[in-house]
Amino acid sequence: MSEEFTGFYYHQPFHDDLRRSTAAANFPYSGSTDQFSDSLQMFDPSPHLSFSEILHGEYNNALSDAFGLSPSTSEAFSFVKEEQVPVMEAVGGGETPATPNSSISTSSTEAAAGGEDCKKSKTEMKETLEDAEDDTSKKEGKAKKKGGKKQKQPRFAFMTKSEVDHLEDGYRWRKYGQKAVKNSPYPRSYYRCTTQKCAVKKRVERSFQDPSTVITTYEGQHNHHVPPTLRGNVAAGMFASPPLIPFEGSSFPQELFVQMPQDLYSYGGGSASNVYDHQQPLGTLHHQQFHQFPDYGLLQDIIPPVFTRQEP
DNA sequence: CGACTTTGACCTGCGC
DNA sequence: GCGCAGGTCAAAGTCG
Ligand SMILES: [Zn+2]
Repeated sequence: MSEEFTGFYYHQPFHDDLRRSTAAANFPYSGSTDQFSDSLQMFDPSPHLSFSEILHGEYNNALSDAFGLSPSTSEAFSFVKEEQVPVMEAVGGGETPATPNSSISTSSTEAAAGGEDCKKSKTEMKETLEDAEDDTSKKEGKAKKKGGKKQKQPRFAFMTKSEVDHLEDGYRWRKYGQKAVKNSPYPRSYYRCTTQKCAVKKRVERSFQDPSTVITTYEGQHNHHVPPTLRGNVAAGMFASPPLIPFEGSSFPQELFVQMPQDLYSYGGGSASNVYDHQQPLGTLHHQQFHQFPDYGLLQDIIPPVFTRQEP
């Protein structure tokens, strides 16, 4: 289960201490807590990068360019704690009032989710940059044949404190499966973007020790705009995230921390650029010693202070 | 009636 | 090779 690499999106609009404690409290995942503390301490908050951007793959560019990470092999993990506080209708609007608002967050590692059972030391997986080719052989029939290599797309994990599973993120999803998760009393649901031509998938599950926390993992990037019906509804652009601080842990190749202040949620609209188009070569991979991000200057350079992206 | 959820079967990778 | 666990399919059911 443990994946190759997990990035963390650290969302903590409040205080440092809180952030730290929250993280600790929220991460019972035994085993890899060591590097966690370290990472957290060195975490350095920064500017903003819209959530939309991330979802649209902008983050890929940023990451890759800035840290030389491979979009195909990296996974971002963020923790967004949405409290049921009657905050402004930042996200409320719409059909599902269930969508929470305020957020606090923490980082987490899905890789260490093993916990107590048979958590064997994960062997460091070798990251091979897979080609951008999306030879998606449609598995129409039942007997799926030759799948060859499983195409693993970049994944973004978000931990959201919410009572409801169905978090609105601006897109339409169709549930296509549900499975029980080992070591967890809560099931995991599988969703797929209903828009045809869009193969984005989403995985939702509750934290095994924090029933109020929902872990949403996005896979792939949307190549279309947000459905008008849901436009300006929720998270379409409510999150913003700053730069990332790459970090090398004991077990993990690297970890990224990002802060996503939801204060400035501005709808970025749908930037449906083909991320697949700009598949940047990670030539800087061997130079991953930028622990201390100079500033978001770099990112800023790559991406406007605040998602200023627009559709061509 | 269309869009979506439910649910068990099925497929596949991986460890033993 | 077998069994487990994660992931997916698709038929049937539900909802608006
Ligand atoms: Zn989509």
